[in-house]
Formats: sequence, structure tokens, C-alpha cells
Amino acid sequence: MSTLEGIELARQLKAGGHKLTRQRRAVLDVIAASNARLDPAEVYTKAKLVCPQVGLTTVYRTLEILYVLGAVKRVHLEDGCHSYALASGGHRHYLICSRCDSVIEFSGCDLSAVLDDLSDRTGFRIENHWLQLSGICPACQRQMNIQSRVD
Amino acid sequence: MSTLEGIELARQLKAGGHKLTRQRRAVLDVIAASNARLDPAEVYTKAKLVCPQVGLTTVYRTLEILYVLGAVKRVHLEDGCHSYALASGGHRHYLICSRCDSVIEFSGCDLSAVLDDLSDRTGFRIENHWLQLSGICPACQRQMNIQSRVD
DNA sequence: GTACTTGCAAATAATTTGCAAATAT
DNA sequence: ATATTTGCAAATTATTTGCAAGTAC
Repeated sequence: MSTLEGIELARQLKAGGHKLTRQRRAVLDVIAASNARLDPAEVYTKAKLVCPQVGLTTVYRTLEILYVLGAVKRVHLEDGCHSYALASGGHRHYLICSRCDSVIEFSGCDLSAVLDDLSDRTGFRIENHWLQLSGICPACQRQMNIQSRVD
Repeated sequence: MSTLEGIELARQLKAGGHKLTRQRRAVLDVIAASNARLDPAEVYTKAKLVCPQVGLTTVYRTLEILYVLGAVKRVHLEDGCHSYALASGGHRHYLICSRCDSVIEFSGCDLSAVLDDLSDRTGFRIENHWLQLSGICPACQRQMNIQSRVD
């Protein structure tokens, strides 16, 4: 039961010279199948359902490998800042639902005007930017409406 | 030896109903006097120079109070994501030097066009954004130039 | 067959908590 | 005077590592 994204992760893993074990496949599939950010413990719990013999250590090790390969990104939030989400290639940013933790990646932010202005004002040579947005996803907005009708 | 910023932090602390102890004053002054992001251990080390009897526990507790008051912000980076920096009021962002960790806050980012476009495309109700930039500060640029001449 | 990968248990690191003594207001 | 705050030591939590046994290629 591998999604397209799972197959792609497996490809990247092997391309990086790593072996595709049952345990790693479970971790890959969990990440690929989830549209939410997941922390190592959550990945572990979900992976265990598919592959009961997987260990937490392997989850940590596999996440690290995927991170180094650039196949997943770390998602930092004001509170928990140790969760991971699938990374598409290129320069992307995240839009995260603060209610259900689902993550949408987006690209094509145009910050060049803002960045140029800042460079001029501060003298910094700006090398990287990192934009993260949070809000309420469409599904949660619907659920909140239903909820408020019940109350 | 309190800076203006230190006095302001002390004011916020007392306004929040907290007592100003010698230990807390040391933590406040360290944060106020630093233009870099600092993690709890760094705050502890520096505070101990001023007030040797301060404990690491108190540093953690004081940072948490200041955070809840909004007097400091957490600065997250791809790696270490547990450092703190002085927060001015209002909506601000950080520009962080990747070489010396110095931090410049800025406001007046205009992302409304980007955010409106994303709202339309995704259906998310965007409630918060968080932009962090990294690069090389002017002082480090100068040092790097000097360094390259020596090499 | 061999080098990589595994899970476990133990080690390490980071953070929090209970509590009696100290202290700011 | 009194409620808050302290440092310490212990507890908790998160993450990493050493290693012998197992496995993908």
C-alpha cells in the first residue's frame, strides 16, 4: 500500500545509497500518506500499525536520512518545533492549519521587493528566507460552522 | 548596570504581577544587553557573571514568564530552535546573522498581496504569518573581507 | 557474502517539578 | 507579614549511541 509519494520517497532513499527495508518503507509510507506535519513519536505510532516490529530509533534515523536528502522538511511552530512534512523539490513554504495540523506547501512567494528594501536599510546580505503561515484550513472552517450551529 | 531595554523589561515584569528579584534582573539585563538570540544555557552563563547565585531553573522560569508576557520571542532556526530574543511590541520579524547570531527585528513587511492570493487559491483563512530571514550582518561581512585578505 | 540496518538497553541532553528555605513587596 | 520566588536534587522527556543479531542487495 504505497502512494505515489511513497514510491517517490523510496526512490530518493535508494538514489541516496540507502537500502529500502521494511521498517523504512513503513516510515516513508506514513509520511507520504499524511497531509499533516508529524513528530517522530507520531510517525512511530502510525508506522507501527503497518509494521509492528519498527523501533523508535529507526524512526529517528530514517527521518534524519530523509531530512539530509531533502525529502522531508522540518516544520517549526511557536510551540512544538520538531515535526516533519513531505518536501517537494525547490523553494517552498508551508501553510499549516492550527486546528488539524494539515500542511499545504506553496511556492511562488514574491518577496524580492521586501528583501531588497531590507538589505538597503540594514546592510545585511540576505541569504535565506523562511515564511510560514498558519490559519484554518477549509475542512476545519466547515466543521467549525457545523459546531457553532449545534452549540 | 541596566540598559534602557532592561528597565523596560523590568517594567513589563512588574506590570504582569511578578516580583523583580536579583536573579530575574540578571536574566533581564542579559537579554536586554544582547543583540543576539540566546538559548537558556547561554542566558544562564551570562547571568551567572552578573549574579553568581542564579540557577538554571530560574532562567527557564524567567524566560517562560517573559515569553508569556510577550516581552521576548522564541527564535526558531533550522537547527537549534530554542533561543530567545528581545521582542518589541507589535508585529515584527527577525533578520538573523548566520555567522554571529545577531538579530535585527523589523516591521513593515507587506505581504498582503501574497497572503490574499494564497487565501484565494487554498481556501485557508490565514491568521498568522511568520517570516524569518537569515544572512550575514554588516559587521561579519567586514570581518570576512579582512579574513580573506589574510588568507 | 558483505556491508548496511535493526532493536534494544543504556547513555546523554534538555526541561520540569517538589519542596523547604529565602526574599520582595 | 505573607505570598512569591529561589536553588537544589530528583523526575521526566527527548534524542543518541554501542553493539550483537538480522537482512537487503
